[in-house]
Amino acid sequence: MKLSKKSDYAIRALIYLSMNYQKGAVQIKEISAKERIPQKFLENILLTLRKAGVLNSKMGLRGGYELARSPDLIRLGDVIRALDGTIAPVNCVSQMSYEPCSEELTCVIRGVMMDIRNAITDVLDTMTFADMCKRAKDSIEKRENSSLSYVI
Amino acid sequence: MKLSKKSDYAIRALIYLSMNYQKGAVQIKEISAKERIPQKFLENILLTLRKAGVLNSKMGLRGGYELARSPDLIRLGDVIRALDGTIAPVNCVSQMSYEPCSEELTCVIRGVMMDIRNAITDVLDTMTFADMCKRAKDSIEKRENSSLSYVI
DNA sequence: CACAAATTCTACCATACTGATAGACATTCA
DNA sequence: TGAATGTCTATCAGTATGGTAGAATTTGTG
Repeated sequence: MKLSKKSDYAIRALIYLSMNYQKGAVQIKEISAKERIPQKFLENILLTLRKAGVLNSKMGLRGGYELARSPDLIRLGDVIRALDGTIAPVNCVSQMSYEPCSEELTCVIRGVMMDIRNAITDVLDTMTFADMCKRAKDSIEKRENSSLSYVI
Repeated sequence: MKLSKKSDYAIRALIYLSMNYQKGAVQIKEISAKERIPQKFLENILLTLRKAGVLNSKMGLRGGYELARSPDLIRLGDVIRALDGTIAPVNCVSQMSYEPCSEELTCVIRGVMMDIRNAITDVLDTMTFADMCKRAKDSIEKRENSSLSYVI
């Protein structure tokens, strides 16, 4: 039940890209440096997000990545599903990779896990990157005199 | 974000033991056979649960396992924590294995993950094995004429 | 055209975790 | 004493995680 590094990095990268929405393509190198994410690893992550339709990319000189749509239309759940796969704790309650359990009629565990899945997806599919950006900005404003550099 | 086989088996075993609460020690062999759980694997699981204080054991002839306390005092969360470790999606929101994240002041992800942890533990720490037993019995009563044998 | 800058793709690697098995050891009771 | 039971340690195959390397492809610009 742990958020993978992949998802963690993806979220940070997407917050960064949300902050730079509609300012043109941003290069992997820049995100990697600013967010301190291993560059080659980040490459894989952004590629996955592009294939999931969350990002658009431009190859070649002056290429880079940008959000495929406005930050308020990208849900946290979209990202975690793309990178970590299904969210549900057991497959028999998964919307993404559903498969009936062998004792479906009497599976008590199923019922509880359904509750948990709903609780998790409730949070993940309500929270957008616009929300997360706002949270980030708020938390920066709160500490005017801090010496820390800008970090998500 | 997937329930491990360990926890899955543990839950089934504990429901079985809850059904037999105060009827004396039940042997691994019996649970393993009735719930179709690999015996040697189940041994490890029950041992862990005993060390976590959920079960009592008796060695030797006529030995076995039984609940350390009444089923309504054993929460689902106790079990999953014992077997899968911490429940929180990131350590900086974990009660069990808390460690501050390097950018704590401004960590936006932290806030969201805290919401998720609370949502999960809400379900897990409310649900007891007495509840789960009741659910199981209800679901059995519903299908009077089914040919399926008793299975959790 | 040629080159540099960027993404894309394929492959690889070390480590840890998962699910499971094996066998020796300790304890209890008849 | 010996059979039945839990306890402990070790091992193992398979898979996931986190990360790296390098060649191939695309694109803008001089």
